[in-house]
Amino acid sequence: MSTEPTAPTRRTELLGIAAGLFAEKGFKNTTVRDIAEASGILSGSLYHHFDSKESMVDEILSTFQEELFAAYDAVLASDVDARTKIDRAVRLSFQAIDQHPHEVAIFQNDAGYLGGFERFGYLAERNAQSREVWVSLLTEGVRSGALRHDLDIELTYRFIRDTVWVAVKWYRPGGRHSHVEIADQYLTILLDGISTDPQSPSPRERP
Amino acid sequence: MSTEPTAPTRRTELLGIAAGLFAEKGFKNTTVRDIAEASGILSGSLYHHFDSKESMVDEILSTFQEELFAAYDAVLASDVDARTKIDRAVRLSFQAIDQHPHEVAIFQNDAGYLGGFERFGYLAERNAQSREVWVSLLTEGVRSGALRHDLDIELTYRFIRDTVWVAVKWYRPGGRHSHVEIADQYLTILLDGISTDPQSPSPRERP
DNA sequence: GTCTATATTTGGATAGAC
DNA sequence: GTCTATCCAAATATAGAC
Repeated sequence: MSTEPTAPTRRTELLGIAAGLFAEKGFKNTTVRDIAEASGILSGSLYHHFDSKESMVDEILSTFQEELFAAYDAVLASDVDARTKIDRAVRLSFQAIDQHPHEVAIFQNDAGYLGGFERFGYLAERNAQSREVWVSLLTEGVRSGALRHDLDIELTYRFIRDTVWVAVKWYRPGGRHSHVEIADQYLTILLDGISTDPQSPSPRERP
Repeated sequence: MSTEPTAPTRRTELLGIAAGLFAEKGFKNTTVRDIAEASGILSGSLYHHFDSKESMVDEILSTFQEELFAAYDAVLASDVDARTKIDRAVRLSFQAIDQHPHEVAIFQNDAGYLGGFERFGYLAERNAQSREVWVSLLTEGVRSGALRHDLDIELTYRFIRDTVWVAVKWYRPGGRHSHVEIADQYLTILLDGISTDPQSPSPRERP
């Protein structure tokens, strides 16, 4: 009994190809014929593996999210201070973009539309779960004094969530910057800002 | 000869309805029948006003972008320091989200797909233009000493661009926060960060 | 597991009456 | 400016042979 990455089955191989197309062109703009052609087979053959186009995205997204949220849970449960947890959660996210760019892109672009169907109700649940993770991290950060006391937690959560994931729009694995470098830069901006000068009327605390 | 806002023609009224649907569900997920129904007419009647569904988004996007970039140009040309220009450009963007949420959403969600067609080549041009605006502002900011000298300009540009526009996903005109408040919060985070503590190994300059 | 052939549905678009 | 009626293309999905 081993947990090593097994050789990709035909099924997972096809899912990977579909994910690439969904990510690139969007779910609705990708036809089953596109997927079949990219896989070197005909559209009818796809239905030997999957019920429908919908069930393909479904499997792509749910598999990815399971993995992702397990990782967040591990960060939340870890025994380090709030700032370190935030650091890790951010790095984890950029790492996810690096390792699963297609899945992240599909979620970013199509979750809004797909979420409208019962079948994809779990997308909204996962969204709520993500909010809980970040709000609790930020709240802990403010309480412990690591973060500015005047932060609007809700607003800051949205900024972080969106600004991290939106990087999937331009980040390319193997490109000029590694995901670690990007996380470094992002954390620097997020924590310290881009300015040399502290704001004149800033209510910033320095002990 | 007046430039006052004229009463909406039937044409602009229909475009507004279409924009709302495109923004909410995506261009491809919105059918001509959807637009017609929301307008209280039948699908065939739409073709009295427009050539095609494509020409509808085209008009929505190009009209908006013309207005937006005129505003950016005004900021660029204004006679103030770099930091103030950046401040104004950011505020301008949040204001655009406030005043044209549908147009911004459509651009965010569908520009990637639409940009693949010749007809929408101007989307890529506008993107390049936007990059020039921000890169020149940031470069000026670093040179003048207002911004940290170790900034990766290209990366910072992408962060700002994406993080500003992505707000359209959750911002609701007339909601809990005004676009001005959101711009305030965002600029504080962008310029000064969310941390109380300056980073230990941060190469931050303070004269 | 893939192909051939085809059923079925959906959606963009048109023509002409009112 | 809208409706009725309809065409046509595209796309999802199915059935059975190989």
